[in-house]
Amino acid sequence: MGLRERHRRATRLRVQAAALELFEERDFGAVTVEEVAAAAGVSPSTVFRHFGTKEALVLWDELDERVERELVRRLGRGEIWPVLRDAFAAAYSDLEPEVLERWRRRLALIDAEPALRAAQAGALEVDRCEFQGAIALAWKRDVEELDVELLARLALAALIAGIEAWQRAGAGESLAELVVDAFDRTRAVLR
Amino acid sequence: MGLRERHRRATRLRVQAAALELFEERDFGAVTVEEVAAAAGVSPSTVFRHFGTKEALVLWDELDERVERELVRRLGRGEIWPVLRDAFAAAYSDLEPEVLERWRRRLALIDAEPALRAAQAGALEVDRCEFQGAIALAWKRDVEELDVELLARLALAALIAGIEAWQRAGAGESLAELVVDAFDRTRAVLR
DNA sequence: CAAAATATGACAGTGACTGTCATATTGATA
DNA sequence: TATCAATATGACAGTCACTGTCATATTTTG
Repeated sequence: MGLRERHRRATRLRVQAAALELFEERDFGAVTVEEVAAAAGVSPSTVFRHFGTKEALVLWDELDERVERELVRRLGRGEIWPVLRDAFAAAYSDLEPEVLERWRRRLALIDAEPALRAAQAGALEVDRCEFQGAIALAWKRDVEELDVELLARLALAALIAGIEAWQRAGAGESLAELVVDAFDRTRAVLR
Repeated sequence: MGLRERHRRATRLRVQAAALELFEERDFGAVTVEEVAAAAGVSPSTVFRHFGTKEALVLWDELDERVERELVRRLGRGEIWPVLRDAFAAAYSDLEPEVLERWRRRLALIDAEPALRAAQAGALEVDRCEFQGAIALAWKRDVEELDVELLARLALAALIAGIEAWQRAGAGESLAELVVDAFDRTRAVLR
């Protein structure tokens, strides 16, 4: 990783850290991007160049590559639902405490702010399209689009529900385990 | 229905009609709310008073009460998944051709515009909370929050997938039937 | 008919976001 | 090392979605 990319990453983390603190201090809506920029020691332009939207300051996390890596490695190997379950679980395993702590703070902010919940759902919907494409490619059987779409939506629903359960649970619980649990309960709840 | 409410409804429909035409003509992002207001013969203030956001001009439909009515009537009677399935199916049955046609136009716009997809997902996430609350109240068994959340998310996922299947299908297909189909396939796809 | 409630328009303001340009820093190449 | 291309940044102006307020007109109510 070159100096440039390292510097870029550092800036992003610094801006997000400043944003999270301000949003926790006051309300999300009561803080302007300009204030975030000032607190982080950068210009508003830079904030938008890195995050695109104000909401992304909370929603962004750098685990996306991890998830994608686990998915492409496992897709096509075995029964689809357990494969998806284990791919997500693996991606969310062995995270550094610092990362988990930031997750908790971000989730707390999202829970408290309807605008952030909506934005999160919107971002997830965008992700779903690629995800769905990946499933369609990997799933051997000749399946209809409806089935692929359902599977993608169900998996993401289980994932989010698992993450929320982890957020509700105490500090000792394992994120990966609760995600696995949510996937298993998804089957159970439909009996 | 008093004169006032009738007039209000007429205004809403007129504004939405103007908006849909403009958004189809040009791009969603290339049309300003001011233009929509002018085309509908009202002030921008009135547009926002009726729709709240620009996206709601496309997303809004007046079937919400129908869905809610069917849900409260049926919740608690019988096995939960079929009850949800049939409630949605009933709410989307026997719609006037004019309403269905507007649905198709709205769905086409939503499919074409990522911003609208995101907004739709966001609005659905807001609805999900009430929906989840209703399920929690009606579901007799002593269940964990995770199960209730999963059920709400799965049902809405099935619903949306069914609606999208209807959008993909030709003109002859029944919306209610495709929604039922999506609910049934949801069980099947998890094996 | 009087009064309370509400729908509307006009207007000013905020703030998220975009686009462009000049500048500085980094990375690759001669 | 000198140089050039790529990129990160800041400054700035501009657009537009959205909010809040106030005056006015219309509807409902008693």
